[in-house]
Amino acid sequence: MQKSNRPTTYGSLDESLLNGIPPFSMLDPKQIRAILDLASSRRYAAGASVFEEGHDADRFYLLLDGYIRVVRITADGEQVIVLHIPSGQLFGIAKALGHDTYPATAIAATDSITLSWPTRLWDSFVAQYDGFATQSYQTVGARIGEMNTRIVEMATQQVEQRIACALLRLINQTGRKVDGGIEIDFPISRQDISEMTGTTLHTVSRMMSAWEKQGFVESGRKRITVRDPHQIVILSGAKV
Amino acid sequence: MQKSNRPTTYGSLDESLLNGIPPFSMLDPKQIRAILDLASSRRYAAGASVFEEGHDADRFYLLLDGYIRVVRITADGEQVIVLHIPSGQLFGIAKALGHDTYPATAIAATDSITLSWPTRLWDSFVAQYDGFATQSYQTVGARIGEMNTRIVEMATQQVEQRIACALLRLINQTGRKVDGGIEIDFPISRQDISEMTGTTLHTVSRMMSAWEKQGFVESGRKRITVRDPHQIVILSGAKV
DNA sequence: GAATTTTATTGATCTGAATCAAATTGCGTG
DNA sequence: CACGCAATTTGATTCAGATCAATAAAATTC
Repeated sequence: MQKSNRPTTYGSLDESLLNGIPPFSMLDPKQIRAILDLASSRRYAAGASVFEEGHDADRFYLLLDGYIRVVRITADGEQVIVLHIPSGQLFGIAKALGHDTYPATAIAATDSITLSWPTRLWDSFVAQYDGFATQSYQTVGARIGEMNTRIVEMATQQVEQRIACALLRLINQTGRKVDGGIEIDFPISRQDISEMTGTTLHTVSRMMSAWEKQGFVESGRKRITVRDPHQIVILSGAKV
Repeated sequence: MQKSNRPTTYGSLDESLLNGIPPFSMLDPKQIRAILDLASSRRYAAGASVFEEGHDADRFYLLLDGYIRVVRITADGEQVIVLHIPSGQLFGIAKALGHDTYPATAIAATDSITLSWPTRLWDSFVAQYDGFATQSYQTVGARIGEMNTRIVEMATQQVEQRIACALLRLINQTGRKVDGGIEIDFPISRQDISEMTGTTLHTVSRMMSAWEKQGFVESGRKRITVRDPHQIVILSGAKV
């Protein structure tokens, strides 16, 4: 979870890297070794893009450390943040879902480290390694659920509730306990929140200021700490 | 595509039913026979629900004829239409995505006919039948793409554009050529459109009236014909 | 440490679409 | 075929949140 400054690893990768990571959790050390020997490791600085929407989906990725933001850009240049991916998850698995190109752009939200494999290995992983497919598609299922929830929120909720929901999702997925609250574990601006909720940075700023006055959150430049998660749950309009 | 009044089929199902339907298109007649012998067929009247959100995902379905509306209902009773499923597609494949319960409700938009199988057969279909998994996940991929687009639209577009986009999606997926236009092939109300676009039936009605005045669409009770698709594309804000 | 850039705050104004409120039209049914 | 219900239309009013407009504060660069 914490930021790492491990340099790019060349040659042999340590087997413990994949310990307990879902798609690989049921494999024995020899299988893990074989998989690692086929992987490339790479480090991305915050803000760098791992792959871009529309490009050939030639590799699939596992995020070892850091956070990835999945974004789409509209014809008139507006950005929408579709998902945040925490470490330990696969991403860029377009080919597994019948796409030839990546359907969105992946950007490192913090300095991040990935493993990646050529797409053509996907089928052989699925065939050779028990549980790999099941566990991968489980991740896909969870993301579908999340997207679904986003759609429902955007269709039915007010901006205030949507921002509260986005905060809750962030602290659930990427939150880090600090004294007196839960902090979002990567730099996130008002602009980012607005791109997650389909609103403007101005509105997000006003909202956050109001919440800060009431002591629900505390925030600074690209940093947000939720002091009173329960209040945010209430604001999010959770069913009574 | 057209409405059928075939009665519920008991006993042996005709093998031609699965002809050319993607997840089964690569199978030989003997395999099709085996699959059909495990299937149950059932007819649903328009408005009937095939399965409900939250219920045990004990079966998965293939829509043989008709249209299915996939909806989610919020805590305060508001409905959101997530997808429309045309005939020939699998749905309710929650288990394949790691869910134990259906994440949404499926309602027959017209009188519809389904085949279904117990969920436990999913894995054996995947294992036994070549191409079944690939083609099924391709459908999943297409739906993810669609949901993604919905999110981007809701986040960035005005109501007018969203309604135009929804119309275009409907006529692409479920449109039927009639003289002087393309008609949406199942009964769809202003309310339905509003539930697809996150707006109100009033706003949809005003929009449709305006478009009708300009000759872009023609509509009646639960029926919409697009007379000038190109104009709707322009209204949808498609990139220049 | 001065200059520049990026991010955040906050006020004023405007407007798209929701809400409120009827009236109207079409359909199924007893 | 008249009744009642469901779907639609249309007008008037309201308001949440976008847009416009500055300023302020923190980070980065030179």
